[in-house]
Amino acid sequence: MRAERKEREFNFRRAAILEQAEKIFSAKGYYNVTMAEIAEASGFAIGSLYQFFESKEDLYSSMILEKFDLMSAAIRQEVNTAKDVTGKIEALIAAQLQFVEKNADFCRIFLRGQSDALSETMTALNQKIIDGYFDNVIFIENILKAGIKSGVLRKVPTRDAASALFHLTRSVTIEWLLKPTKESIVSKKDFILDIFFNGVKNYDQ
Amino acid sequence: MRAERKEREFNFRRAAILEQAEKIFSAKGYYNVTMAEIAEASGFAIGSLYQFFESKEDLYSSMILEKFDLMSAAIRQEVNTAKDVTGKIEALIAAQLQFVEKNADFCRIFLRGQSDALSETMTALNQKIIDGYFDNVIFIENILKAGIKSGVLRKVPTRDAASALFHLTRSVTIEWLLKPTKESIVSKKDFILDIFFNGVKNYDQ
DNA sequence: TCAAAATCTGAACGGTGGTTCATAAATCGT
DNA sequence: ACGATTTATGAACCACCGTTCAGATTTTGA
Repeated sequence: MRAERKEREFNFRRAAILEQAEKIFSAKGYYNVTMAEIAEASGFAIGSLYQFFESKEDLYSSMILEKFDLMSAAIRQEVNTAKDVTGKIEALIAAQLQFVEKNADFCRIFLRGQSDALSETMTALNQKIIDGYFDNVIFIENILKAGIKSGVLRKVPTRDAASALFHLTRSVTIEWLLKPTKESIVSKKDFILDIFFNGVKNYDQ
Repeated sequence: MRAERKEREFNFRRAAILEQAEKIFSAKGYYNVTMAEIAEASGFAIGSLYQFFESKEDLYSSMILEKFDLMSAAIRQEVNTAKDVTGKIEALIAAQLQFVEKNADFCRIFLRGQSDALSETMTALNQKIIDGYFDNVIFIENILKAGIKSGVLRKVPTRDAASALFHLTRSVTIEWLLKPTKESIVSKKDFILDIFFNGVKNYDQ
């Protein structure tokens, strides 16, 4: 067997483990999941998991970081294809919501991970999650800066506003994850845009 | 010794334990804290903790739920003293930010708890946290409904907008907890109000 | 086809930490 | 002041789980 095929096989099995692990971690949280569970769900013996991952923590970290990279890449690509600022913001929100819809389990884990990073000891994973969070906020901030420069947006504090937009989308996500409805979360895009651009005050009186 | 004084003493010690526990849970997260640590920090022996709480989980739940009630009460009282809708919203945000400033440790724990409730098995605590979350959003929603009725606010979906306002404040809180600055978080009130009422679009062009 | 190499297996190990309980100290009523 | 009752103590218990590793199984290359 050629080394190449062997590696493909290895990655295939590794991915299968991560896929099952994602479901289980999503449902029960890191500390309530045992290696035995992951092993059973993915059809391996406990010992075999250690062929693919150094430890439980490594398995968990790998799962999060690899998918986080996919998420970031997917979102940034969508944003970069849009031309103007408004289009970029629309693309950003749409891409985020689409990712949530397709990766609800991961998003549950990831939202938890971000909160964990607030209080837990700074592990390498927590540090990366925090870094990723700041990266995303800065990415949004740069879009807003361009919008202010071009006059589409008024002069608001960009850092705070970027964080606000980030969490506005997050609020819709959390509501949806708490009670998943049949209707697509993507349909909330217009609401987010409306609130973010226009606010709630009535100027028509 | 009269039973009354005995009870006062009991509650005093119990509160001292909770106070220490809050600090420790805030810094390390539920699963990384041992009963031995809490015992040492609060000056009791391990066994004594079980005089006051049935279990580690009970200690943790009590700490969260009791302070959550304090928080809700403090905020609602502030809001209720305000007269008009704008005043109520201002009071709401101000009260929330003030509470965060004075209870940073608790807020770290509580934010985590909300995220935990997203994925972890539905314990009684998680259920109450979710219920509390919905209560708060509905409380805000009712303010917004009154605002729309009176014409101060335009017709936006109240449930979504309430959630948005809730998370907007939350976003400021998270940013502040991640890198606590010397300046008071309360100073962010105006930013929140500005974004929520007016949005970011530039109409002056 | 066969032996060497790679991979898989799961019982056993060891550390951890929540909880218990026999004993000690403190407090109480008289 | 003193026995009774309540409260505090922390070593020991025990269940749990991440990890290991010696042996079984499968795969590999010839």
